[in-house]
Parts: sequence; structure tokens; C-alpha cells
Amino acid sequence: MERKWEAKLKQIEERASCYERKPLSSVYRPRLSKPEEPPSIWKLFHRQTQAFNFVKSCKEDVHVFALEYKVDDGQRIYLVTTYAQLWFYYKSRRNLLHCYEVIPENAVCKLYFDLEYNKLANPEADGKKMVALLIEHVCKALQELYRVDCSAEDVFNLDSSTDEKFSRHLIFQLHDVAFKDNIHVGNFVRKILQPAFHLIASEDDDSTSETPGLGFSHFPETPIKQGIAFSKMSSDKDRGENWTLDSREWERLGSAKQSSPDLSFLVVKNNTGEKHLFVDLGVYTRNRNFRLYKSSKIGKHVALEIAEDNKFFPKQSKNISEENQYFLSSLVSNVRFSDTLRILTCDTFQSKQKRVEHFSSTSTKAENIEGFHCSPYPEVDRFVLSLVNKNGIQGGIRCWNYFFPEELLVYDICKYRWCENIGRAHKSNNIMILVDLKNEVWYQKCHDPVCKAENFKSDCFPLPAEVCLLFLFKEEEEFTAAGTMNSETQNPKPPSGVLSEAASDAAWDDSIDETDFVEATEDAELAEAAENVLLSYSGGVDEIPDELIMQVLQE
DNA sequence: CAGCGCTACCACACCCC
DNA sequence: GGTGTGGTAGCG
Repeated sequence: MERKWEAKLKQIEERASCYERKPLSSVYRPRLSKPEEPPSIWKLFHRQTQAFNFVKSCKEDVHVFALEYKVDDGQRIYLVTTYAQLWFYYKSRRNLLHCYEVIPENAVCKLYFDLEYNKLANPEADGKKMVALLIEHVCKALQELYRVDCSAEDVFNLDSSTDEKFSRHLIFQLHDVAFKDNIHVGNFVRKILQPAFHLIASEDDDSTSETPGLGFSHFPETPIKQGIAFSKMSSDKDRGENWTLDSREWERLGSAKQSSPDLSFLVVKNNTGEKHLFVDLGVYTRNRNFRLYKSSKIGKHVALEIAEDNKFFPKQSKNISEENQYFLSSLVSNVRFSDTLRILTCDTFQSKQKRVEHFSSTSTKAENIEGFHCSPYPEVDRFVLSLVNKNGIQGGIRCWNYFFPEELLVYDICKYRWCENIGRAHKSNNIMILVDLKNEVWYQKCHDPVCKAENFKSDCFPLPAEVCLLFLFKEEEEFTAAGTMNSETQNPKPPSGVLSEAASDAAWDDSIDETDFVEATEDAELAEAAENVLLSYSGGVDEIPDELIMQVLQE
């Protein structure tokens, strides 16, 4: 819920800034389509959300990539294009040197791993052996939990090691099987590595002592409380079956006698000697950037290349080069669709709970609404801010609450603590400003326990005319709509008459996701960034043509 | 003018004894 | 003093 709210705020912010930059398109630029040429889609954005908005508006199968362009602070710009077009300009490796796939949240994806350890801190470690053992363990887990058959030959093994660091990416090429999204992949990975967490937590330094006979299975329940079962669900939209791990079957499997696997090979030491896992668990977050095959980190010169011990070989194809096949295989969110595709899920206890809460959410909060920084009443906000901006102290609105029955706006104030009760500012407690729209007055209360105990409330002061006037508008509208509108308690939307700004309007518009707001920014700096990224070298057969950069400039 | 998502950590408010 | 919460540095 909070997440949705944040995303919306962000979208609004984006939209506002773009409207400011380009109020209206003043020039009509007709364009002839050339049917004989494949559609060229190549757009750069400063913001990830804008890139994804553009993807949504696109008919074609386009994807978001992140391009690093500043050495120091890892700043990125976002490219939207097709896999084919990216490969066309990418393959020469003369440009687009530091490219990342953005694994979209909520997108079906492959099972993948980021593996690493410091060679100096682990002189005895045998990386290849560790990779082989991990793959073995994962395949066993896929078989036991989902009845998925696979082997090392289905694992694309990419190497990015240096003298100091052993570094690999593994991308599983399962047949007609994918995960619901990368959050589920993370849940699965944490689950199957559970026995290894015990090894890290244990203080005794003997890394091979796995306590046998404790009776826990390969993939224990805690702390990721989650069951496993193969309840075959009805087909998930248009893409085949949905296989879900569920609790009863987990118990069944758990009760089957299984010896605890020895995962001590996964334990490595970091620079400071602390125990860590060989598997990086930080790569299963929303919209994770995952470095592309043959790309290097900016400032480094080591690209991801096929590992010596890779055993995955893509099928030969007449139309697609072998390198292109490898490239396509390396893309985590490039899942081949088929009508027999199975979508694997792996829930955590928490995410399940949340879903239950969401579906069974009662309407206890339906009467009141709340938010941060600015309420749907910008005029009132401005007035409140003027009240808490005195004697050189600039207060702010920390959050607000609106109570429908009383038509009362309660503002929690920050940075300004003047309390009428004690005649000075509180030292550690904040104050509130309450705006009573019904009686057109405002007063002050505070969070201080002493003031609260005596139920302190300052004198009431009349609201200024501009706030009241707006309130009158609201009344008028309510009056005219009185016959049909009686849904205030069901729909906690403030009267629209006072929502004078477009931003406020949008804040209540649930359909904002559907609007196509897809302008690439018109910005010299972006173009410069693009040139830096794209034209790292000059000359060459597959150099990015000028038109592609111009496209960024014009649109 | 311009990255994103997340975790660990800290400071502070609040609550209770 | 324990617990919850908001802000943030820093990591991947």
C-alpha cells in the first residue's frame, strides 16, 4: 500500500517536471513510417519510472536497460529498446560497455545467482568446485520442491573474476519453467540455503561441523516460514500452469527422512575475517540491475565472459548467431513463452500474511484519510505553514490526518515546537495544528505528556478568508450533488471542490497507471550522457548511428 | 538539476514500570 | 529501559 502511494507520488512528480519543461508541443513533426524497416525503438531516460512507462505504452517487445555513465557515483541512465536492436549495437563491444539488464519487478524470470568471494581472504577455496557443488544442491532442490529436472548443462556459467575476487553469475536455463518474479527467486534461494545460515551463525570456527541427526530437512521452515507442495493452480492468465509451494506438502516432504546436506562449502570469509555466504543474497530486489554478458562495471575492465567450466551450450540456429544465443540466454527476464510454461512461486510467511491482510482488510479506516507533507488542501497547508514559520524558525508539516465526521484536519508539525500552554517551545515534543473546517477555526495542541494530561487546547482563532472561501465552494458543490452523492463514508475522497491543483487531483486518481506519459526528456545533458555511453570509441562497423542520438535530442 | 532498492544502524519518541 | 519509528549512510 505504502509502496503504491510512493510510486504514485513519484509519477506525479515526474509528470509535473515534464509539464514544466514542455508545456505544449509547438511544432508538428510529421513522420512517415517505412514498412520495409523494422521499427526502431531506442529511447533514453533519466528516470527508471519513465522508462517503464514508455515500455507500457509500446506495442513492441521492448525492455529496460541501465547504462552506467559516471565513474565516481554509479549514476545510470535508462535505455528502452528491443533485445535484437540492443544486440545489433552491443555486439561489437565498441560502445555500450557498462550495461545492465533491469529485472522488472513482477516480471516472470529465470533462476539466477551472483557468486563471489575474496581470493586473498580464502586462499584454500576452490571456486569451480564450489560452483559445481552449489549447482548440484540447487538442482536437487528444484527436483524435490518442484519436480523440475535439470543439471549443470542447463546452467549458463559466466565469469567476472579478477586476481583478488572470484566472481560468477549463474543463469539457469530451465525448460518451460520460470519463477513468478525475482522476489520469489530470492525466497527460493534463501530457503534452500537455510542450512548454511546455521553455519554462519555458529561462533565455533570449524567450518565443516554440520550437526547431523538434528532431523531438519534440506530446506527448513524457519526463518522463512513457508510450506512446499505442488498444488497445481488453474492456468495463470495466458502463460500456462502455476505451480505453487504450499504448506501441507511441505510437511509431507519434511517428514520424509532426509539427511541434512553439507553446505559448509558455501561459507567464505570477507576482508575482515567474518563468515559470509558464497552466494550474494542481495540481488533479489525489485528492479535489480544485473550486469549483461560482456559488460564490465564502469571503471573496471573485467567483463562477464563464459566461464571455463560452463557446461551450457545453446541450440544452434540458422538465423541467430551463437554469440547472440548466449546473449539471449544470459538475460534473466528473457523467458521463452510456451503453452506448457510452469510458473514457480515461493512465498515467505510474511508475504502470505500480507496478502491475507490485504484481501480481508476491514473498512475501519475508511472514514479517515492520512498522508505526509501536504494534504489535499494546499491552501490550508500554506496557511498552516505560515503559522509555524515565526521568529526565524521554519516549521514543516510532518504528516496530516483528516477526520470526516468532524471535518477536522490535524497537522503534526516538525521543527517548530512553540506551545501556547507553556509559553515557549517544547524541548523534545512536537506540536499539532488543528484546522476545524466546519467551524472555520484553528487551534494548537501538542504531544507533550504534561500538556496532554491536562487536555490542553489553545484558544480558537478564525481561519483566514481564502481558506474559508474555498470551503464555501466545497459546500456549494456538495449541495448541488446532494441528491446523488451519499458515498462519502464509502469513498474516503475529500470533496473535489477544494482540490484546486492538478497534482492533488492526480493524487486521487486511481487510473493514473493507465495514462501514457512517455516523453523522453529533451535535454542537452542527457544527450551528452548518451554520447558518452554510446560513443566510447569512434569508428567501426556497428557504431551507433547519429540518428539514434538525435532521436533522444528531438523527442 | 537528474539512479534505484534495500538493509543496518542510529537517534528519538513513546510507553510502561 | 524496552519498543517502535523516522531518517540515513552505505552497499549491491
